[in-house]
Amino acid sequence: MAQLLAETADLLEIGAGDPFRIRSYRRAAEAVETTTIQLSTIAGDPKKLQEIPGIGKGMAANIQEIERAGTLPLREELLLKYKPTMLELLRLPGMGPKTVALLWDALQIGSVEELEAAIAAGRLAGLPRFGDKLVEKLRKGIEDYKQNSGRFLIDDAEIAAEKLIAYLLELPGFTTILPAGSLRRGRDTVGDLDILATGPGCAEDKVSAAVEHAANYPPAATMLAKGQNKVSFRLRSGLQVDVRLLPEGSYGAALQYFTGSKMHNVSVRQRALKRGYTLSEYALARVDDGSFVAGATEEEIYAALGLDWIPPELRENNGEIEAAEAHRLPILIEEADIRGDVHMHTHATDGKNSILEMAEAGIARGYEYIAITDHSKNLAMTNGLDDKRALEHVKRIREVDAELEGKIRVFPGIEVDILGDGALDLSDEVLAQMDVVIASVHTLFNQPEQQMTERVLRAIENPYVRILGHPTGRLLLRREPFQMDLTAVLRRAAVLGVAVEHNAFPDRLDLCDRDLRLAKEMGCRIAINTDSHHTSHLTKMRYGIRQLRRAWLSKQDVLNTLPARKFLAALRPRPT
DNA sequence: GCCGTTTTCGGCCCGACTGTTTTCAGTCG
Repeated sequence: MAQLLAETADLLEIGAGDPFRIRSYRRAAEAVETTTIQLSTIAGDPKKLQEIPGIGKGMAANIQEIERAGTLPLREELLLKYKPTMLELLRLPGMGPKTVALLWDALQIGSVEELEAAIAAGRLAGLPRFGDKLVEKLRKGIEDYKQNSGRFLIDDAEIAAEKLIAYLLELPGFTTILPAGSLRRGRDTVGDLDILATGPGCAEDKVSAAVEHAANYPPAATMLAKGQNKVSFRLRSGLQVDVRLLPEGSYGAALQYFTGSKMHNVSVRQRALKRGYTLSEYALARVDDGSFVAGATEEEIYAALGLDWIPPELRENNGEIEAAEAHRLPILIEEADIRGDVHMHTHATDGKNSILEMAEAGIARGYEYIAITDHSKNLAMTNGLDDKRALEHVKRIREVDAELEGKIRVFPGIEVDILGDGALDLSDEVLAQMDVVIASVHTLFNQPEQQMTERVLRAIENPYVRILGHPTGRLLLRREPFQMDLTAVLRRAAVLGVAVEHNAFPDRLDLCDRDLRLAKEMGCRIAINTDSHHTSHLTKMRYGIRQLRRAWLSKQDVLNTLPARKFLAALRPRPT
């Protein structure tokens, strides 16, 4: 529902519709996405629908129509005028609704493929605003887009996996059901979903009932294959799902095989051969007589090969096999190690909840502390705080902190913007009142490399800056490659004692295990934060933790595993 | 298209930056 509303907003924007009407559709999409109310249960009641902020008379009717017909008349109407593939064009960096409309009007370009061809043929020359730089930017954007299209963000895949597993478990007879593949390895994106199930109900004489059950999964949109012990289908989102039902004796071998990665498996199999074994998805067996050695669990397979069990996140053939042999695998950080989340927003700026609500969400997660770090004034769109409002906000945060004494600590903080000359947009006097000052690179993303590096380096020289915000990775979609001399910045941050933030939002993860390893090498202290704009966003921490695990990080490498008092003491000391 | 109210319609988050211009449109957060 949210997607249909958001797409309608995009199409209206390409058609240069009323910007306020467009915003209404965006707001409604957001409201539908974040509401905790099960919309299908109140879809028949327009009054109830209109109680949701952002949903009025018109949107209530739209929601009812989507619920009834699965689509939206306005969207259908717009799609007669514009092609659905134009929505993909909007995902390219530097591409907005005006440019999409221009390409369509002038050259009938309505898809990424058509744009690619037009660039190759030099057909864009002469179009207003299309100089060499913009064309090159789009060319690179297309290259990037093609690498990631057809893949799904890990959180979407995980939610789909959890729902499917809950459904499968309704049939008795399963003992273990796990996702394998890149989801289990904690990659940023997954191509398809591999679900592996076992238990007495998967034994040879009983498996057909389990196959039927899996094939009857209601959200399955297209059935692709139904075999003896495997069911494949595609969900409405386009995500392909393979469910494999395995006898208990070979479950570990299958899990190992389907978890991958390919390179890891090649190495493990070579190692098996050297020892006179052969490893397949069914079992580890002797080469000479084919007799069974191991297969029920991954642990027994790795052990038979002289290896400690290797966490899936490390299975990339990056030295994990050698480390497992030497019993030197790191003890990876876990979600339970995190004691605080020190980057979040409230409705003072662009967050959706109050200070108290965010704090209560922190308590519910068992945190010992959080920091409220709303935006500063430069981010005008979010109603960012100026000096005066920032001080008032600090006062309110301290009041909530006092109110919740004994339950959680609430630190006052700010996510402060770096201006064009490397200065910060709030005064030092105000920053001095904050426990957590995050200087964020988020508005510098589109700048030339050297300029961006200089600005960030200058910004962290400000003695009140304690955390550098968002320097690792980059947004997965609609984002140019990261343009900053990260090595230079991390080296300076380490010297200054400025902690480096890793952002735990799933759509912001890409290549950041590489960046995180670099940060560790440089001696940086790392904090992992969700940048939550809603109480529900606090759960996103799990995806960031996976990222840290992929970078081989332990609890000791991460700052916010410390208890509250030690955490503050571990931050860069403030000038007295 | 939503909201709040003045109950009938006006207001709705805005500033920096880039690449193209030669004064600004478009994108971004």
